[in-house]
Amino acid sequence: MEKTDHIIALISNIRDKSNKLIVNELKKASILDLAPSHGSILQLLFSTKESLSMQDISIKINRDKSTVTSLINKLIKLRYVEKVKNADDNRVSIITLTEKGWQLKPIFDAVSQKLLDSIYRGFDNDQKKEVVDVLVKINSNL
Amino acid sequence: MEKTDHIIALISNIRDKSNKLIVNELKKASILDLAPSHGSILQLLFSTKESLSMQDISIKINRDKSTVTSLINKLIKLRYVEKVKNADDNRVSIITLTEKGWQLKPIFDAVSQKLLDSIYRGFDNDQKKEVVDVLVKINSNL
DNA sequence: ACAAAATAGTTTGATATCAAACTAAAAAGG
DNA sequence: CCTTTTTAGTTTGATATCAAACTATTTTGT
Repeated sequence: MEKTDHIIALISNIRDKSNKLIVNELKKASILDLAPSHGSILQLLFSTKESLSMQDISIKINRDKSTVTSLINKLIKLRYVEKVKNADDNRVSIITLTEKGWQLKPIFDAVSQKLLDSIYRGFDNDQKKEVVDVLVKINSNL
Repeated sequence: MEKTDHIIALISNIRDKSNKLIVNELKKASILDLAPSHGSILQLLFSTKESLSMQDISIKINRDKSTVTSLINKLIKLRYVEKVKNADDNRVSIITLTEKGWQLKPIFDAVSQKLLDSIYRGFDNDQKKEVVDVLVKINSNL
């Protein structure tokens, strides 16, 4: 390659293609009404022992709190999660997975694995570490 | 670093922060009604000698043709571009910059430069090439 | 030469997203 | 205590985005 100015376009394209792969794989698993951001929330819930508030989720998935409200509303409507008020502080809502939500875990694990396999095709472990390190650096530069 | 599984989140964050930086810099230049995608179109037009159809733009900026219709409609309303039908093939529309559109070039050039300076802070030329190469590889893996 | 297929672009409808204004509850501070 | 400020979350309004259906041209195949 010659120029290095199209890095933003590259990153944008990678993100778009990753999201399309996720949506596509979910479709294959007959999950038609969830977007990648819903997946981010679910995987956060799968992997977090402590209880998570709306704000926790907002910070962790890097989305505005009002966006999280609407994402969670959808997950509630689909009965994947539940929302209960924190007794100690009534401003805070705690989000928990339902049984139906937990059933999605293997599907999302498989989708994640498929995406990582695609992205890292032809990379050994050191190369993976290198690319993540450099992306961490860019991320902290911004 | 430990894990390399959060690469998608990293890429997503970098994209979001880049877009925020762009919107912010445009705001400083009193440009309040353009999103990064409008900037992609304008910069494509700045840098392309040949005439560009709606489809050309759709392919180059990697957005659905219907998205391009609405992005171009906004640019037309703001008088930054014009749309004329191709005489040889009446299905095709050709998009050209107006005088007012060309006036945005220095602003967008400066914004791009600022973004690249941020992203690449602490990188030498070889490191820039390396990261672009690896992103190109990931992009083609998807 | 004409019917069928392909192509370029628009319209329509749905949704994720953000920012700003708002509501309600808790904390701070005099 | 009681007022002020901060904090958590929702509502509202705007917009970029996509996919699917549609319209209008051009191309193709027989």
